[in-house]
Amino acid sequence: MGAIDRDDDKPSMRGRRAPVMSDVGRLAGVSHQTVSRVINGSLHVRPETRDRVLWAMRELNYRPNSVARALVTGRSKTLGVVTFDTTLYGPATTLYGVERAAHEAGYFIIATSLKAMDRSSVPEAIERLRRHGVDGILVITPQEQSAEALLHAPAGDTPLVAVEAGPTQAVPVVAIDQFAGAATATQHLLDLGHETVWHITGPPDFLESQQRLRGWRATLERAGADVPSPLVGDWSPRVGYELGRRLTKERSVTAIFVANDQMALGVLRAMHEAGRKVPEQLSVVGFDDIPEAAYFSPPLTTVRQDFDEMGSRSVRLLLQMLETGTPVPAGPGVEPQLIVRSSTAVPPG
Amino acid sequence: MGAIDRDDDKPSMRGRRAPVMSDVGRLAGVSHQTVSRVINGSLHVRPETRDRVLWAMRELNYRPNSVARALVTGRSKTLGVVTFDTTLYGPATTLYGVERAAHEAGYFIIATSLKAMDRSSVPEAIERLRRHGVDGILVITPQEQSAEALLHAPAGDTPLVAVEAGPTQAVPVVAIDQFAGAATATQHLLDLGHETVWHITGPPDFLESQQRLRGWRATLERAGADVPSPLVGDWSPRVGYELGRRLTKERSVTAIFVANDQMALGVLRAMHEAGRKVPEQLSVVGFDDIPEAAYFSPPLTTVRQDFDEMGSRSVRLLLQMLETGTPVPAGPGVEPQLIVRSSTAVPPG
DNA sequence: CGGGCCGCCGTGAGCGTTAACATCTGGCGC
DNA sequence: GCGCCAGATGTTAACGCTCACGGCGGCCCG
Repeated sequence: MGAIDRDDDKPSMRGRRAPVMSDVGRLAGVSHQTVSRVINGSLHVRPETRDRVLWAMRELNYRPNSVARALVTGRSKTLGVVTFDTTLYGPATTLYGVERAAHEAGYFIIATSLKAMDRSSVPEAIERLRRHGVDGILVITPQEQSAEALLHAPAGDTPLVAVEAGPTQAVPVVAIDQFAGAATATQHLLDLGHETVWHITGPPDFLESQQRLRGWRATLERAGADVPSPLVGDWSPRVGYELGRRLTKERSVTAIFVANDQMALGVLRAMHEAGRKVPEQLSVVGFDDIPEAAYFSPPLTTVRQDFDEMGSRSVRLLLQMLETGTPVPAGPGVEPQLIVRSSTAVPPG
Repeated sequence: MGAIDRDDDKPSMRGRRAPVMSDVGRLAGVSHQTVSRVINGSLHVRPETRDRVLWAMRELNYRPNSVARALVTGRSKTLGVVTFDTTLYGPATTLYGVERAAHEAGYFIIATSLKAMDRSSVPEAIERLRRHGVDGILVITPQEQSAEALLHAPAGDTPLVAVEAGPTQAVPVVAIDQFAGAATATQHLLDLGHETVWHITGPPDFLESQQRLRGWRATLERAGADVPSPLVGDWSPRVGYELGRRLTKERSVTAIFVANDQMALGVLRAMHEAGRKVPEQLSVVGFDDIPEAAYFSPPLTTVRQDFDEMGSRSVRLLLQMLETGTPVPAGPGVEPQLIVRSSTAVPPG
């Protein structure tokens, strides 16, 4: 205890080298194999032997070496995740959900984020992960080109599932039904009595942007409403603000469906500055339901995505593929949910 | 090529089993050790031999097994990170910075997030990580008890650095100077002419909360200003809103320093509802500078934290400890920066 | 009372790599 | 022309674990 060196309260571990199974076995008076058995919970070991082994493990402060185990079993109990920018709300929350689900199942998560979103970086990341010995790979690929890149990825024998989007026919994909979300949002505005709904999109190369755009357009067309030309954004509040200012000049716009909450915030700001009252003169609905959305001025009507559910679903799917050894068909998309707050109302006049 | 089985365009790899070093060696007409040498860039191998080996590797689609390598070398090129909620802006951004820095240095990141913040979960996570064979551990511990838990953690021989806060004397800590940030924010308000400034804190058990509180209080005292009793929050916009409503009734308050931007958003909302104009009647400053802050109504004056810098600094420190094998003293804290926008102004009257 | 089975445990091999050493060339100096 | 050094390669032994055995008791059953 009162020694200078910090860790070793057990005098028995002065000999620097970390104890291994045979050390434990020797102390317990059994073979290394029996130690392995108690660690892996084999039933064929006498309780009193087990106790002696357990005692020896504590005594020596033994830690199983999972690298050695991984070498012989061929599985590392590690899942690789490749993501884009984990600073964004969506990816961050998804990653969190993935981590929790994996942890639940006794797996670790190796996260790699891509700096560039070019064609080669996704296969590159996958390759790196495979080399490192992960048991399966999750790819969170909102972008079109990176989703396509999955097709040219070194598939090999490592199971892989795409998380937010991807080429459905080639790899299993679990995703949120963006089309439905956009349709719901648009329909909500239409139901309130708006003649039509304008749209600010996300970056064109994001699959989510494309699907939300389609959902919006389809809903308008079905209702026989005009389809104004969409303004293309980039997820950032800055551009939302700029595009919002642009729309400020169009006196005819009474409703805007914005592809995410952050841009919606920018729009709100622009309207506020221009003296256009939301929702009295103009309705706005966002997408994502970030935690801040309820406290915008006014509180934002938006479409909530259950990233958590998506994360855990994709882990479950991957684990299933791991166990069965075969590609498993992905289930249906996760349904988004419209959250009505105070940024939408009946049109003026 | 036109075969049914998906991956093997090379006929030479029909025999299912993944190729190993000796397979490559055999094909190249050398020993497995020579293959190892070209992989590890040894200089003592003839260029033409190297080329033959490289060719054989490509031919067989050979992938080095880093698990086996880790077993023999004792290093896995993997760093463990334990974090709290990676959904929050700060931790998420820090994690991102850590990941980038690690990647840069050729390391992988295993992320584990804690569900509960009790005393045992941090040591538990550290233990899990060690067992898994990580080379070093980064602990992002904003909470007091988890920072304390570091002291009782199974230190062992795995290098460890605490990231946002922690017991400085026991483990190296790299952190942002919260005290200075709070002081700057408070002083800014004082300089504008406010008699005093109120404070909404973060959760009391967060070290950041405590340090920001101290920075605020010290600045007020140095200036000889009254020190109103602080309102305790929890980082969420919801509680910021509630606390903001409370302050609405105190007609004397002209300036509030809020411990983070999300709560500041809630405060802004409360003020807006109560008809109190920001910044004309009341100034607000936040902390963090989240991307949305510039688009609040009004755009928020806040204190920017360079999470990225902190992340990469801590990785550098950890790597240094790894190489030298000794604890390295941490450098000075990262300086936060005041970003003045439109939520602060001279007091009314 | 003997044979077989089962519960408990030990032995040996092998996972794919690197490290340490042994071996074999060829070129150079005397 | 011999020996020697150094550069290029091969051989062997770990690393710490699990897997597939095989052995050895004791119990039950015929």
